[in-house]
Amino acid sequence: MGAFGQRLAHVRPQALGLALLLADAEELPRDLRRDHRRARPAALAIAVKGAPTVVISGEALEDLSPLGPALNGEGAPYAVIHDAHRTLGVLRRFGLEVQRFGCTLTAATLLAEGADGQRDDRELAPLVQDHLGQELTDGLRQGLVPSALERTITPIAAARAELLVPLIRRLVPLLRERRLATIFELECNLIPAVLAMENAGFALDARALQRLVDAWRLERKTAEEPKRISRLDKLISTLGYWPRDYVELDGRIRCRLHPLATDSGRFSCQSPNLQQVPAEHTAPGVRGCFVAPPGRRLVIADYAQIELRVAAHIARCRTLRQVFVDGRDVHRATAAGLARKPEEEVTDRERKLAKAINFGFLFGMGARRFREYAANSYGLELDLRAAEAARDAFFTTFPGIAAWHGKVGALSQRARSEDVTVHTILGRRRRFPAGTFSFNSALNIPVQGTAAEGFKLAMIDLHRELQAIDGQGVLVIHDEYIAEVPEERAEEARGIVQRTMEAAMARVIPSVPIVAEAHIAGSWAEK
DNA sequence: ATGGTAGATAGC
DNA sequence: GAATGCTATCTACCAT
Repeated sequence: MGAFGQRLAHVRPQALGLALLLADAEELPRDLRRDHRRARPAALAIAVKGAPTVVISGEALEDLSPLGPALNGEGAPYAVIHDAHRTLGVLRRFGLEVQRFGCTLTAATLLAEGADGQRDDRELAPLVQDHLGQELTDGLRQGLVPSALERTITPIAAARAELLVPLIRRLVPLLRERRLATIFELECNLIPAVLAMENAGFALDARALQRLVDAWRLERKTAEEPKRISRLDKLISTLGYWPRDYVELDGRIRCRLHPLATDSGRFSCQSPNLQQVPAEHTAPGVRGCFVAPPGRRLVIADYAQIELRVAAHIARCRTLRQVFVDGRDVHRATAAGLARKPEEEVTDRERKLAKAINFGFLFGMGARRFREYAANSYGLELDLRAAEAARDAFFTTFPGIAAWHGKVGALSQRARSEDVTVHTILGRRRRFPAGTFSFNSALNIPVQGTAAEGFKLAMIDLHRELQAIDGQGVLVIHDEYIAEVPEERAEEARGIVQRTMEAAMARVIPSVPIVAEAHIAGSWAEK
């Protein structure tokens, strides 16, 4: 309990709420989750089966007494809501009774987001001054951009978070009972690392990005090839306004990271979505605009074939596991199985095909779909027979994977008439209500989710380890971690990042060796 | 004018 | 028996 209290001292209330929300995400309507994400800092939700649904917000931190009855299980589900109109609408749609709402943080949110002209509830502004004080209104007058404003709000509200400790105390036994305590604790521990990452932002050479955008606009005028035109349009429309709208006065770009918004446990990212910045092969130069400032370096790290390794563990596939235990090349191993020859004799083309096979068939892709996939992603033309042969070879090479597919496939019978739930290693759940089962999701979510959990454990450790050497994570992209570190300690940091990532994931995936690769760079584009 | 969705395309 | 999955954001389109 004391541990929770300490953590909460660092916690932005909306983030805490999301953690609570996640504790049983499967029980909460997806729309509501999305609404929280968009509206933050707005309402928070706690949903635990068998307990009342509680939605609270910053204001509730000042006055917890109304929560008593709800937490005691007396009375109706209780809600205190700030993002008045939209959140109320969502809650009512789901039949949640709303007994009270306030507007302190809503006002802050509205003003923060109003900077881009999206909001019109300006009459709430005076309340901000009453409740959040001079610091915030000064920030507004100085024309702070929205994300900076939000960071101004955060410490003020977080200072009151300790009041939530009694609430947590009641929640924990319920979480234990549902075997959600582990994942809950993980998400709570993660929050400071995520907040620090959001606050740090990524240094961006905005002028260089602007030059790229200008070049695309110029090319667009004379481009003829439809494919090229649509790509240019996409790039211009998504990246064109980043330099103006997202780069802050300190020359850094900041996104919102959401550890709790997805079914799988991966992060989502928005405003802007830095998790889909075009790679070099799509739009050369873009990642090169994401840089380390003078005196600093980037450490860029990612896990090697993490999904295959996690799948080997979950499926208990001995042959796939053995590939990694031996330190062999997994794509080469598949190619050898397909071509019926030793791994040393595999050609480049065979290995490329094997790579497509490994990623495609692992999560239940069919031969027909695989043809498209191989053609689009790898430039490999196959007829249906070849695709089927590839599929057979994959399952013959890794019989444990075939058995795992069989086991999951067997669930689909039962799933027609009853709920089916799949789990990650640490206990995150995805429930499929009767009739909604998806074979592919049931394969994918435990693997993707378990990988995400190992990565989140790593992020917690990385946050601490990097702090000690004046380093700071700046972005995560599913299996990739980017940190900014002092130039003179870059090599040391590289080792720390690599070892920390490997060790944390290994705690979740004990039966398969984990490999992370890390390098030092001046920009995101450097290999 | 605003709101919701489909499809395409970007990431992993 | 067959079945990749998880996202965000843009444009186009249709409905209110």
